[in-house]
Amino acid sequence: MKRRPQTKRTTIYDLAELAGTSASAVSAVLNGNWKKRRISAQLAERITRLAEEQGYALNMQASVLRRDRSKIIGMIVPKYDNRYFGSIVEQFETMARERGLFPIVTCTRRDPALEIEAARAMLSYQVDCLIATGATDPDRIADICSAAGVRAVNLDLPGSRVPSVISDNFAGALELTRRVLSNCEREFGEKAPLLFVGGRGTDHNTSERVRGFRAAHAEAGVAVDELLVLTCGYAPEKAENAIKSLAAKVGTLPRGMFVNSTISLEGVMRWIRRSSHYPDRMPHLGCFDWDPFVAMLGDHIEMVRQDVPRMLEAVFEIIDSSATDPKVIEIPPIVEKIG
Amino acid sequence: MKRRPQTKRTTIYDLAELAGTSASAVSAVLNGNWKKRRISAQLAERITRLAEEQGYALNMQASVLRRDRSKIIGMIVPKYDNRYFGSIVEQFETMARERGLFPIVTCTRRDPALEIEAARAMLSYQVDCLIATGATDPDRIADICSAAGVRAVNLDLPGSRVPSVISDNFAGALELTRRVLSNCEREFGEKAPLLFVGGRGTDHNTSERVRGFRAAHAEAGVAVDELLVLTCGYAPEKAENAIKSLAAKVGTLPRGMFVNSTISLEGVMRWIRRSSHYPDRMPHLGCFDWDPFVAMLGDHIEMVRQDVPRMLEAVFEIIDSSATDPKVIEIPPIVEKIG
DNA sequence: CAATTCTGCTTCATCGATTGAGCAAGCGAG
DNA sequence: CTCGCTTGCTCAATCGATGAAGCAGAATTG
Repeated sequence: MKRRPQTKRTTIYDLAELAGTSASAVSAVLNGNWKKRRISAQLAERITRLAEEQGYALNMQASVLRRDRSKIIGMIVPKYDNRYFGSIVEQFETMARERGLFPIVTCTRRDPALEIEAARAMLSYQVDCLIATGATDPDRIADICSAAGVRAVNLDLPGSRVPSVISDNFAGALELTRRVLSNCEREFGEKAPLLFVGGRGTDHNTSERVRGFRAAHAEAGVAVDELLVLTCGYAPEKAENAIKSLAAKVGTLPRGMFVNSTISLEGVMRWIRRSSHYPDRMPHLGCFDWDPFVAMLGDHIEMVRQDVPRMLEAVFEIIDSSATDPKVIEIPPIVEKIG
Repeated sequence: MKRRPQTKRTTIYDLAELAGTSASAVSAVLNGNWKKRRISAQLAERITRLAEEQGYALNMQASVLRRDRSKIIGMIVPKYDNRYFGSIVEQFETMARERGLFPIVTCTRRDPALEIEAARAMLSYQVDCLIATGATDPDRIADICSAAGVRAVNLDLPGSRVPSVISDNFAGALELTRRVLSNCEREFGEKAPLLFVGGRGTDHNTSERVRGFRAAHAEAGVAVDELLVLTCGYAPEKAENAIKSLAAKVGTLPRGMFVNSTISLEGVMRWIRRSSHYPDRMPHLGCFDWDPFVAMLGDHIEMVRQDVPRMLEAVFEIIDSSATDPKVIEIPPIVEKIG
């Protein structure tokens, strides 16, 4: 096993030799505590200049191995195919860097096995803290982290072992459903139950949104038709198939829908355009998620936008304060359009 | 500075003590080359079982420090706010994992300084290879990598120092422009020059797309109006402002546009809907990029979808074959709708 | 039966950075 | 001139994993 032949990397020992000093002086200078270590400003400057000239780059592996904290912060995220998770990741990286942490993010494609594997990999890389975003089994991840003495936080979907930051799904869904119900009533002159499409029936967010959906119906004095709650998964094909087979079964679909994510909306829209179920007028839609192009699709769509900046502020507040109690923080989402 | 108090992590030394053997035996067993190191199957099994029971996790920092290859592969990416980069990252992670590599991805928000900082950070983490996606200065990154003896590959935007994989922007733009020109001619009965909006005039992709745009005009015998080539940057606001001030200047805008990315399209669409420039009929649009909801916006939009799977196959082919010559591989994009 | 080979381990140096402990020179006080 | 303090460094152990080299004891060979 040979070293990379091309260019052996410059180490603090090389710099020490060049500067005619010791490696420990170099180390002290390069990580800024040379005052504490009583290195003269002269030597400090010489070493700094040399490091610059030689293009020295710290070997994090060696540094992390020696220190107690790695300053690496991990995040796992289900998908990169929508604005919500995309902005979570961007915001996360920005805020991590502001705190002098190195963010590493990985996408698990909603695959439970990959989620666990990814969490283990992050622990191997000695992350100080792991954020599980939209995880299918947050508690499993929390357990793995806790066994390694690593802090964990849940985002988007809550768990019961560590703190969680999620949207106020009930309130968001309540308001969204209200608007779609009233849009339908305004246009079609009658109160009628809506269709709910998308999401996993077992996940907390979906069940809270269904609860909001029901509450808005109750408020309006409209009975929810249980056949019309399709928690079929998030994927576009699943939403499309669910709605297709429902249409085959019941004949006529409602003039209003609650769609649980832009991803599911993709399938719903596809079906609406392919089938000739709504030849005259588009149904009124409410989408629990936000996308700029969906907003342009027409006036018949209302959206709820999750407040990503506030959610991540809450996440970092937990991290900064070292809170570990498994409380759930709910951030109100933003209802985009004015009905 | 104290160690994490809670749970000190299990190391190979702990396992060695528990198994009554040496750390090197444990190491040999756990990384699978115990046959080569002549460890008995019996001991191997005992160690494996113990590791399982104790929830042992390899310390990658220590392991990487000792080995010559880190098996970490880095990628920098400009943004997570569109399907193109999102699918690049997902595909990259999947393919990296298939090869037993650990992917680390970071987003630089089109900030040149952050790009360099991110590249340096990745080198500190001893990546074996760095993929610079849509970098503003790929050659700078390649130089930094080369100084550290690390391989680099450019994706989406080409450089001159290391291999690059990009879309065939000229061909894609040519075909897209042809379609929009012919859509306009069909509807409005006259050949007229289109508007080009979005992208940086200095980047290779944009200039190739402008070249394709011009070639299609030439082919159709239509003169390109130089005032109508707005390479104003990618951001929605920039596209919106550019088009707004152009409208103020020239009065009437063309009935067809070539929009250079979905991100710029966001601004263009916003302007179209806010201004009353096209009260009767929407202009025909061609977008060099793909998004499912844009596709639903109407028949007046044509899209070119970059072939992400083939692009990443090409990237990994370069990596697997250790090619280093700075050739540019152009992957034909897919023209989505049939005009 | 001695010489050699094979088996199944252990020992120890090493990767690069960090940090507590320690050492020598200089300087001021007594 | 000596004692003690400060200044400005160096030394060496350490983090955890890896693998070349080496070393007993058993098995095989001539």
